[in-house]
Amino acid sequence: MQEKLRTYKASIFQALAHPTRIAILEVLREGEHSARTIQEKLGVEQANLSQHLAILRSRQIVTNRKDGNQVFYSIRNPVLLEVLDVMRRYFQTNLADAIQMLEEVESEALAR
Amino acid sequence: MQEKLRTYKASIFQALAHPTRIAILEVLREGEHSARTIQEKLGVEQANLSQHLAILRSRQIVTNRKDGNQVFYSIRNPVLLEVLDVMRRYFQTNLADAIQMLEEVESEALAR
DNA sequence: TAAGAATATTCTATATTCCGAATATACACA
DNA sequence: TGTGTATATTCGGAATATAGAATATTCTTA
Repeated sequence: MQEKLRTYKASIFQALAHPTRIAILEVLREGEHSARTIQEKLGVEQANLSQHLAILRSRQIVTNRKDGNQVFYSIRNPVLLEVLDVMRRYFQTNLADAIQMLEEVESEALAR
Repeated sequence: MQEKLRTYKASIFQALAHPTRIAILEVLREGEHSARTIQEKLGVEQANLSQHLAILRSRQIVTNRKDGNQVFYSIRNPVLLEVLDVMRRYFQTNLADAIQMLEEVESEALAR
């Protein structure tokens, strides 16, 4: 039972574990947006965005509402915003480490 | 730049996106533990635990301290505990959805 | 120094994630 | 009904993650 709960938690973290999906949530943090406007703000492929939205939907992180032609997305549970806020605080207090990690990520990328 | 920051954030979430690593952090939440005691508490393979610890280390989520034969791990930044706390609140307020998702995870697992 | 304990690393097979291309679906409106 | 727009799904291949087995490293102590 405990293990199932951890699997569930992990699946939520997994859903957050992609830069594009983080960007989506940052957009939705300002309120409901259509898929189209999200796409324009992020400058990402339509199909790709749709796939990422599908992941967020499947984890119940966002809800969608159809209005005619368009589909509007919003964050389902406001507590998730707090998660992002605390994470922001984590990143700030961790800034020195973060910078170092960014550099490593960078140099690893160059090494490829 | 914004994109790099999101990649960094995603990498932190990624590090949390595994049931075993969540379990590790739940153990470390109670304080410093040796790899051995973590392993005993979790009942997981030694090599496997070591790999998961390596991931948490590489993301600077935990620190380790060598003492003789053993290596003691602890959570590096207490703000991370708050992240876990808020997440816990998220899971609680989301419980209905969570139960539904658990069932889906379950049935998907069975389907395989 | 040899043996044993604790931990890390490497290797290999498998599973999962990700992207773009192509295609499908749903709606709007002429 | 036909055409265009918005969104979702499917497919294939590349990249990444995961587990366990085998091996390496480091330390302790006889």
